[in-house]
Amino acid sequence: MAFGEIHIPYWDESGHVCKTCRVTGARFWTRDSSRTTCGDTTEDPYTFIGNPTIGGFSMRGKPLKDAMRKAFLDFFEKRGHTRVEPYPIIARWRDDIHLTIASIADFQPHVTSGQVPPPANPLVISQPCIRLTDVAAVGRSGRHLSTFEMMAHHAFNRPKDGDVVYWIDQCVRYCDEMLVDSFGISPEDLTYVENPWSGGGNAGPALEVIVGGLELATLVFMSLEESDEGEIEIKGLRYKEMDLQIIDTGYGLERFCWAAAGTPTIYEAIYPESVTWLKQLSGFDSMVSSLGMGVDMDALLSELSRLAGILNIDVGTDVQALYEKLVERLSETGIKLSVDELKRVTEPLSSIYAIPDHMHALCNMLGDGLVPSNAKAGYLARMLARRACRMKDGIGASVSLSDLGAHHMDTYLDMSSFVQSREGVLSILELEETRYYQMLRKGEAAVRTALKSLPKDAAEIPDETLFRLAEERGLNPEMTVSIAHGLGWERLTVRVGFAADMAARNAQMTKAAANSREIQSIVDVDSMPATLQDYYDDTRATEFTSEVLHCSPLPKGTADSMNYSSEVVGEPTHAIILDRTLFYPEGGGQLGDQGTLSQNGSSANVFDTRVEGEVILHLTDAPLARGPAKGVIDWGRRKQLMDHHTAVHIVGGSAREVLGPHIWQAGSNKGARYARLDITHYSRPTREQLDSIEDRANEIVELNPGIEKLVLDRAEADAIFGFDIYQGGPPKHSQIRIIRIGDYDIQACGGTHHDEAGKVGELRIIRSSQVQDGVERLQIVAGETAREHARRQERLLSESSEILGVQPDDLPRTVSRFFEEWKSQQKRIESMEAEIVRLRTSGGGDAAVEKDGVRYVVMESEGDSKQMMIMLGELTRDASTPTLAVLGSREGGGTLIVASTEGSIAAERHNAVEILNAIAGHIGGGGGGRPTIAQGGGSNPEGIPAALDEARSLLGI
RNA sequence: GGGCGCUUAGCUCAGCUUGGAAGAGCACCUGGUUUGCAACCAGGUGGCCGGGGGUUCAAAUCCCCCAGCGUCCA
Repeated sequence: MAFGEIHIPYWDESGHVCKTCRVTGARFWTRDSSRTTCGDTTEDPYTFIGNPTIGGFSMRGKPLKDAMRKAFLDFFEKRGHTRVEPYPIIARWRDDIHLTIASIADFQPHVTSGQVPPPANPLVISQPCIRLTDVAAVGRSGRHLSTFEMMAHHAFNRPKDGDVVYWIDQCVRYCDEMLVDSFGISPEDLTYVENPWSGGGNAGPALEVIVGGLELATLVFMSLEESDEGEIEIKGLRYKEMDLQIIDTGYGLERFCWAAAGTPTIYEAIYPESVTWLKQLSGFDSMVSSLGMGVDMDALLSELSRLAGILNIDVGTDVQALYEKLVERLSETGIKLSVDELKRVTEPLSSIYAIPDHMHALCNMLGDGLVPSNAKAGYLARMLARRACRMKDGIGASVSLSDLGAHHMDTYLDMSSFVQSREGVLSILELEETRYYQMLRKGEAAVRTALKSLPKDAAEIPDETLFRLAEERGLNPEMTVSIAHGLGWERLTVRVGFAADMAARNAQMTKAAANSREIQSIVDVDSMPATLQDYYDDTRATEFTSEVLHCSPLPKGTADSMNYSSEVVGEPTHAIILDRTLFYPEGGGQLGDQGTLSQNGSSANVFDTRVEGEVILHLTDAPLARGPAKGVIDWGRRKQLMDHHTAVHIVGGSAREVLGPHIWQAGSNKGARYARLDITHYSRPTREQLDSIEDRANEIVELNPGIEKLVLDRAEADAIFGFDIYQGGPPKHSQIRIIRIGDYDIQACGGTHHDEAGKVGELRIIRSSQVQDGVERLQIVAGETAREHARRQERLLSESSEILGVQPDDLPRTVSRFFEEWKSQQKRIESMEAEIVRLRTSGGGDAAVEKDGVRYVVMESEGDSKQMMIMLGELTRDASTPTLAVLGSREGGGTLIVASTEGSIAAERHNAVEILNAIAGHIGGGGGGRPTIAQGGGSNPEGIPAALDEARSLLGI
């Protein structure tokens, strides 16, 4: 049997026959012996539109989704599956994806790798997902969504351990039973299409479940994993059997709803209120009736949806081609209209459909505490917000983005699962809309500049210009053209096929940029045992004895790749591995410990401590032999690191209290001198807010709550504390260490912490800066460094005020007065210099010589080239006295300037560059310029007189 | 994570290709003209041309590094 081919007893029992699709060639199973296509081909139109295949659901929108979800979950719960609450839509437990894209994503990679047991087995879940890969097709295809709920039943089997819940046959039985008995789908309408699946390092056979031309579900039987020694080859990669065999199913909740509603598009089934509302706001119906097309709207939409579903055209990239094809196919079914007419109906409609979809995704993301940004996950939110803004403006709906958000949350969302408040979401939406209009305004200037050289009656914009505006300014071709229209280039259009070219170009660039980075290890640690981490047992211990297991010199030149922090004082030469240690290795933003290791009278300084895998490397300035060794950590430094680390947790907790639940740690760094905490926030915090955070943090320190350190299994930690504990990033181990500071802050953390918050002492936020849009960096000092910081500030103040001879309180006023005076005096000096120049050059001074109608001025002057240029201006700007001037100054190694009055006989007779080049040798330099003005300099100021003499003889004066 | 672009007067932006006295509009100040909803005329104030290095006689302009902002793609 080839990979992906499945034999299932149930097929025979239930009267299914195996067939081969005459269109796609795929194997499929059906109860309808007369069937010749698999159901998912260009010859299988939707049959459920206007004629629901799922009965008994008369409601629409949120009630429909709720009822459908309940029916699904109940079915599987009754059959031994444990109901699991959905995971957040922001996949913070993973570092390879930003958003939860499937129900199985909840369990990757820790559960699917076998490292951590699943929260229940088998389980059923309805997981909200966001996928932005086909975002351009949303609203156009009738079925694409950027956000949807994936209903799923999962089972995790370990056949080698005799632990099997259920596998392929039972999975199909459940699916078939549910669809036929529970949802009343007529058995003959169902097809199961074989479509083996591979991706993300795993593979397995799979079945697509098709009803009425629509894929309702996919059943994946994940059983293989990528391995070089694997015996099975798929698409050039080798796979082997996994220890874990996973039932990974996905049932599209919204598609079930669509099949139950039988509406022309999926959007009318799940967002009916929004579609109606937006049609009203945009005056859609009156626009359509004014077209007088005499076409039944519902029939047209149903037909469009059906066609878009089966036409094999990528709606995201080539809309024009899709339109042409649609018009052609519509005319075959008796609906006659032009491409233009079709566009005028479907363009606004696609926005009306896409807006609620985008708002759904956006509100869910913001609700989960995401802050929009110009990078990473935050950018995805921004992109959706901008698409929504563009579309609502496009259809002329006079509502704000936050109005849309409010309507959406009130109509479709259950706010109880939100981390962010309703008000929080709305104010972020307001901010994003403001930013969008700002981008548009800046875009206008960009378009004007980019098109400057283009004649106003041009019909096309060069491709390169359009590409650049799209990539650099975020202006898609349509926006560019519409801005250009407003600026006077009225005949411009986007060339047909441009969108496809741009997509191709993007694809190529992505491909070209696909280069992975390599992580090189310092020491081969595979053969080494895990180092015992004694620093967790007693956070106050400073001395220990241990065995040196390994010592190797660091190759020269590793310093660059090691990225030592500025607190590493020397360059380590050796890496030493012990059996146990008190040295904390750099991790979780806390820098590595320093100290000494000693052995039989010889000792080595530990400059830095790192961890690779489970082996801790002590980076030292001297080698040690194998055998017993004694270690002492630098306690002053370690205490400071602990002060800072605990302080960072406390500040994080207090920031969340003061600023809101969207505060998330975007990164942190704890050194001995200060600590940094990067937090996500949608606007710059004010000094008052920072003060409140600081005050609250100090309050917590004073309350002196105990600091609990728990070690839990991953699944247990998730269940008890949720995902907010992963502030420091996705967990890497099956065991989670939890640091709990009262109820003020709870998070997973591998760092060393005090046992009581009060040990931190004083805590201060000394600076805040924006490191990225939506990310604010707080600089924190605590304990001894807080006191040092205060002392240093006082010293600066007293030293500065002593210099000025004023009291520290008067410093700002005095400094600003001095600065103002300095500036105005600077100005006066400049204008006085200019005045001197004017006086010296009036009439050309003594150096002026008249010859053949040209005034020649050759003279030495003072000042730098700027002053000499002013002088020249005085001499040569007056067109009524044609002048050739040669000026030389001894400043700055010697400066020479030659200039003539532009457009005069002086300029015709002489070339300033030639004269300059002829005389510049005297000062040992060169220069250049234009025929009417040239300047040069050199390194021999004493040559100025000679240079000027040479100029005189050259000019014959 | 990768690509590209931007950073110049209080604000919005030119200038950079091809190095040679830092510009425009708005705002502001002074005077005039008018006193009327974005008024007009004349004059003026206001710039470490993001930061740091380099090339050059000379850098807003060319090269390298850093930072921030923006945008596109994952």
